Amino acid sequence: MAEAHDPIAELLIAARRNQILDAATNVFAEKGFHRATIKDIAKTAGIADGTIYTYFASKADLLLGILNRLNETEVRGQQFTEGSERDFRSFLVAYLRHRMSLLWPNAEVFRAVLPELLVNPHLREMYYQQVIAPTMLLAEQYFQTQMEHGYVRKVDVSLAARASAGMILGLLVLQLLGDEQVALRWEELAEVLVTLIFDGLRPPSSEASVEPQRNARE
Amino acid sequence: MAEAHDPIAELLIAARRNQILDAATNVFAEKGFHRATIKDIAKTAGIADGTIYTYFASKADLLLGILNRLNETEVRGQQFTEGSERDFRSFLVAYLRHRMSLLWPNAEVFRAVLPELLVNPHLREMYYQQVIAPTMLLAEQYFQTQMEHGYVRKVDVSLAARASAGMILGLLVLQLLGDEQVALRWEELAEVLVTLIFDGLRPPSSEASVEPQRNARE
Amino acid sequence: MAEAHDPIAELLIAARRNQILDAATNVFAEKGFHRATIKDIAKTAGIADGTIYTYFASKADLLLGILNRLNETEVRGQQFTEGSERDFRSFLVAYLRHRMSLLWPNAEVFRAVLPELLVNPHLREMYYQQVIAPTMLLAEQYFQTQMEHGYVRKVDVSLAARASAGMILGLLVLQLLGDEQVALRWEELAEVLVTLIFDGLRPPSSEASVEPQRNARE
Amino acid sequence: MAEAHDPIAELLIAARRNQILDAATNVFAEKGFHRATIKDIAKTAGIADGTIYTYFASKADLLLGILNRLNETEVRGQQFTEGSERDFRSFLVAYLRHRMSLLWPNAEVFRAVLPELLVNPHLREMYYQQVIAPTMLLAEQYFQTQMEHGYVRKVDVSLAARASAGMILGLLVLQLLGDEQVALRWEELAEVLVTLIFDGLRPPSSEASVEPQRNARE
DNA sequence: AATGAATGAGAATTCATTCAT
DNA sequence: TATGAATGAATTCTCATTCAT
Repeated sequence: MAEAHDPIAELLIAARRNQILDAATNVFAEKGFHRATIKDIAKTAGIADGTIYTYFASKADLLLGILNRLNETEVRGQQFTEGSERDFRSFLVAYLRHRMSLLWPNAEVFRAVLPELLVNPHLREMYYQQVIAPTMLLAEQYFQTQMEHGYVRKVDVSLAARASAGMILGLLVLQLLGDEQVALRWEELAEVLVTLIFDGLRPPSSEASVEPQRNARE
Repeated sequence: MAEAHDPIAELLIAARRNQILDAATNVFAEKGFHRATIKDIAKTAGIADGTIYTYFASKADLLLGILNRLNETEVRGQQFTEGSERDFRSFLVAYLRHRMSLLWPNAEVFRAVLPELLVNPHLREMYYQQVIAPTMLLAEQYFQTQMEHGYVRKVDVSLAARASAGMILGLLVLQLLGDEQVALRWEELAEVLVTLIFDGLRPPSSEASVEPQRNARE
Repeated sequence: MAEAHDPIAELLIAARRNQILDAATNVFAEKGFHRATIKDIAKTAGIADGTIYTYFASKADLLLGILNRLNETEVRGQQFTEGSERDFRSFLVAYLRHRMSLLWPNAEVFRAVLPELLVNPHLREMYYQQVIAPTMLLAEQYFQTQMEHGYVRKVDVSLAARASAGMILGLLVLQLLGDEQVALRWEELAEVLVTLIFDGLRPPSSEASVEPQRNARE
Repeated sequence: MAEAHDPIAELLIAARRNQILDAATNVFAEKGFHRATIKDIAKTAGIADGTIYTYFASKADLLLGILNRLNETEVRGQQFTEGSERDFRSFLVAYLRHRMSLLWPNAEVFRAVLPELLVNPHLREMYYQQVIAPTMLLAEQYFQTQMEHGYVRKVDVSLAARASAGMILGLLVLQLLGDEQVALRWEELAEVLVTLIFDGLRPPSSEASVEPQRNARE
């Protein structure tokens, strides 16, 4: 299956694999995993059907390949750098914007893999263990630290992490379902999200009795 | 295709349709739309393959049927009743819990339809127009009203609505991807969500004392 | 299968059979035997699918039914009445016109049955024995008689009968294949046919002068 | 669908197509288009079911393929060469015998295609335009020329052409319907046909003596 | 007798995968 | 390695026929 120890050959192999995965991603996103045919993918990649099987064991293996490439990107982007309380809000905005800038252009990749992820237990488990669980852990730990420092309100970190991540995920799905606001205005979205989950919707004054507060954006 | 004007026959037809849709939902959820076969569905429903075609024009039509049944449930649940400022928070909690109580038990229905929704433009458009767009509109109007009454902070209603709905949707998807926290602790989730989006993560004291509100983005 | 000895019931049964055969003829002619469905035929006849099976054993039996009705018409029309030499030509014209007037309006019945006749050995055998063979025999005998009286040239009666009958059959098929001349001008056709097969294409003067008549095989 | 510009590959493709069409012709002729299954045809051709679809888009496309191969044979055979009056009769005999020698061995091909031709408007139209109409035109022109030279009696060329061609077609159909005379004695048939349509059935003496020639229509 | 829903065998077609070249 | 024709299992859908009402 096209392994090599010659470094030049290895490079060629990696390039060919990527070429095929690019094609597969596009075709899966456009037609869905099942309606996409190996012929489609081969044609898109500009190679013969059979050649795909030199680099991947099966059609399902293409999906794994896409998922694995995604992982690398994902994981690399997961540094929650420390942010002091003072600019925590700004950090959040920047962080969300950064995450979304990584995610949104890859939306179509999600369209390609999500359907199968939802329905294929093996793939799902793999993705959960390799991507979702670590992400949640990181987010939980971060919230925990912030909470301990008194930078954020007390809250169930496990659920808060899921709620926050879920919001991003949900917005992505909303976009994939055809929502144009989410698709077009994602740069503004970060700010709104922070207003929601950091400032809260409660009007600044209302808490007044409890605590004085004023407003985000207008 | 099994239409009738005799009311008794109509009842039988409706019952048979539901029987088939139930089976289809289960099988789609378990195997995904494409891996599910008509034979599977028929067997699950306890009828012959051909009988399905007396009630539905095609396999894809089954998906539409499921979607349409879902609509009815959805739409019926969409009343945002007024809530005064004083108990707005409680209203939110109750509302979210209600929505989730409707959604969570139907999670598997979403697993059945979401993959095709993501990948089938026709279905997607239909679902967007019939379910998502009206939901967003309602949410926007509600936020708008609340904002005008000063019950909530000023915020872009369109994006806020999407963020809120997206959070629910994202949590549902997270659950479908195998997250057990979201699946098991959904009753607590409502409270956490409200803490996040109504109270905000910002600690009660911080806003007033620590820094005079500068507004985000310029 | 709807037999009865009560004469009134028998009449009803015959009527219902004819109603169904009419419908079947139309639908077979329009769609061909195989593309025609029992549902089509039932709908055309204005009855329920199942009812057809009260009167006919199977779909193929409908074809037999059509063929049998056709036989009756055919056979009844087969009287070759004597015609003296003097008006033999006129007789031929009248006879051909008569045959065609019976056949042409039933062209669509032929479209319904001919395809199956060509391809179904059982049906074909039955039709040959019951319709074609007797027709040929009659024609042969007639030619024979005419020949013996010296009213027509000496010719192989068997082949001449086939050639004559084949001409009619061929013209019918030509019409069914879409030829509009044959369809529209069939009343003139009889005259032309007689000019061809009775007078011959040879110009009137040529035969006498050019060559003494040798007879066609014996 | 198996196109190639490499001439060797092209040869292989043409051979495979012919192999499949041969099988299809046999199976269609034996069972009729609808009762013939792709499995039958594949088995007869000695290949796998799916392979047929590498060369033909559908079962109906096989019929088109058969028809097109037929066209080539047909068209090639259509030369009406000039024949002087003296040997016009001989020419006719030779020509008819030639036509029949082309047609009769292909009778089973007609059994394969005629049923669908009769019942499938699209196919029928195509066949009429590509085969029947040109044939009729040629025959008409030929008759016209002969008439102008005084070699044949005055007659409506359009209908005469149809009658002549119809005679051949009808005899072919008669053979397909099981007539053995037509099948076995086709070499004698040519002579009889010419006796009929050139000499005419009218006994040699009768025309001159009994009545002055009235001409058929003008 | 009439109905028409239910049945399930059967057919066309698709497409992942193999393998000879 | 690359190719793409060949394979045949698997799937959707159709429809003649049955039978309970």
